[in-house]
Amino acid sequence: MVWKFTGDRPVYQQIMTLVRGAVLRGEYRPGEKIPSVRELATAAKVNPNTVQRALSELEREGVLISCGTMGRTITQDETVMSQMRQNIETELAAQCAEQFRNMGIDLKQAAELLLRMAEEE
Amino acid sequence: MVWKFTGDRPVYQQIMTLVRGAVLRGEYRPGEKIPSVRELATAAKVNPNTVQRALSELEREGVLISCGTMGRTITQDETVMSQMRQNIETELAAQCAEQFRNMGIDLKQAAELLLRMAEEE
Amino acid sequence: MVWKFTGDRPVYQQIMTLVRGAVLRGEYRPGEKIPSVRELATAAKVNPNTVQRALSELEREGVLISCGTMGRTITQDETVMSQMRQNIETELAAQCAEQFRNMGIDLKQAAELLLRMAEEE
Amino acid sequence: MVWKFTGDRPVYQQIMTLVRGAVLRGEYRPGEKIPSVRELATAAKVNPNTVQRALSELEREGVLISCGTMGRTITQDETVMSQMRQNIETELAAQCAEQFRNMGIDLKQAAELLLRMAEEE
DNA sequence: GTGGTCTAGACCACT
DNA sequence: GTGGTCTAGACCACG
Repeated sequence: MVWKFTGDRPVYQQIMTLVRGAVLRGEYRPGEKIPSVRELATAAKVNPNTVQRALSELEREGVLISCGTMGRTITQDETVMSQMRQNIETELAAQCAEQFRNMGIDLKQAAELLLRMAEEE
Repeated sequence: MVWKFTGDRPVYQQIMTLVRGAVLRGEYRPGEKIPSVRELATAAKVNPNTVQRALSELEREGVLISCGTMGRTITQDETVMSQMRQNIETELAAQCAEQFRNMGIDLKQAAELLLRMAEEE
Repeated sequence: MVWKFTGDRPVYQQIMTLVRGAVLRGEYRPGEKIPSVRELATAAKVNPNTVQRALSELEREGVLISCGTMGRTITQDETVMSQMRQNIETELAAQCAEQFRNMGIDLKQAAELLLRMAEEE
Repeated sequence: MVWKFTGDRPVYQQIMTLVRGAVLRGEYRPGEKIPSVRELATAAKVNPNTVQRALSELEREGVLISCGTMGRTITQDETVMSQMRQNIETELAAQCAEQFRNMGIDLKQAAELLLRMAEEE
């Protein structure tokens, strides 16, 4: 996991994105325990409160499950997971689409570019 | 044109991107005069020197042509234009691809998402 | 019996309330012996002196009868019992009434809510 | 508005309850602006961050509407308001019911006590 | 050791 | 002046 932040969005939101990514990539698996607030804060060189807020929000979303004093685990609820995956897909796609449009690039052409990159791998 | 900057990259580079976008979108047309450094600086609420640097770099790339004391115009050189277009395409595609991969999303699926968005328009 | 205390009132008063509740619910019956100060203190994870004070006060009220070295029993005096019952009823009702009023809820409506809950049981 | 807190629940939750109460009592009216975070914090002798959290949560519930840098107002959405009113009614009723039951008092009798208090007013 | 809450004080963007 | 975010450091309850 790469901990690097930009100044254009709240850090706690960027942490949320990073964690969601780790889950979707399968780096953190459903039912698995994630590192403690303090560990993450140390790794990210960020105040524990900031991590705390990020994880609380993810809990509210149902992505993380609080085990009280036993830490937090990734949800095993398939509904929540696919919901999140879908949200992120559309959100990301919309972001990219806007960037392409801003550069006057047709979305069909953009899609082809991505396909070509997919084949090159 | 929307002038808004984030703190994670030098402002002059962000201005370059904005101008390139305006050219590619056809907002600025080949051979056309672009606003003066001062006008742009005022509009962007930025120090004129910053705009100056951005435009100089674009000149070096051949995108802008200096007309001495008569301001700057967009190049009419097709080679330069298509070069820039291609650079931006691949750069943007690479960026998006990385984001999708970070979220564990297959590039082929990402391409489909963009296609779907293209059709919805 | 659930032993849990809040920080907003003296613990000995909270113990008194708990004991009174146990009597009124019929958990402790008139004439019956109640557990020793030490037993209660252990169960409640509280200093024996605190329990001692609570029980002394209840003795003063006539709810508990000291049997000297033989422990304490619940009073069999019907007058005392009904007196206590009535005190608690009005006190509790007043407390609830204030809360409802604080939330802008009419007492008649509140009474109906309680009735509905009574029927649901 | 009386600002007094007990140690048995988070202060920010108690603030939420107080604000909700003020709304339901009609002390704050729909569409009306509420005092700023800093004003409330001063009045309640509490850290601004604590008030901030309470108001943010109420915003999330839809009770408060953020007007950006123009402060916050009470929602005018009837649905949200009646929803909140109902939640509080049932919650409060449940709390009272438990207390009465703990004291071995029948809920029907409790309802009568409240009715009597209603008539006395 | 865990999460959760609170305080104190700072900085930012917006208008 | 407003809300929003972040840091630093402290305390608590729970096992």
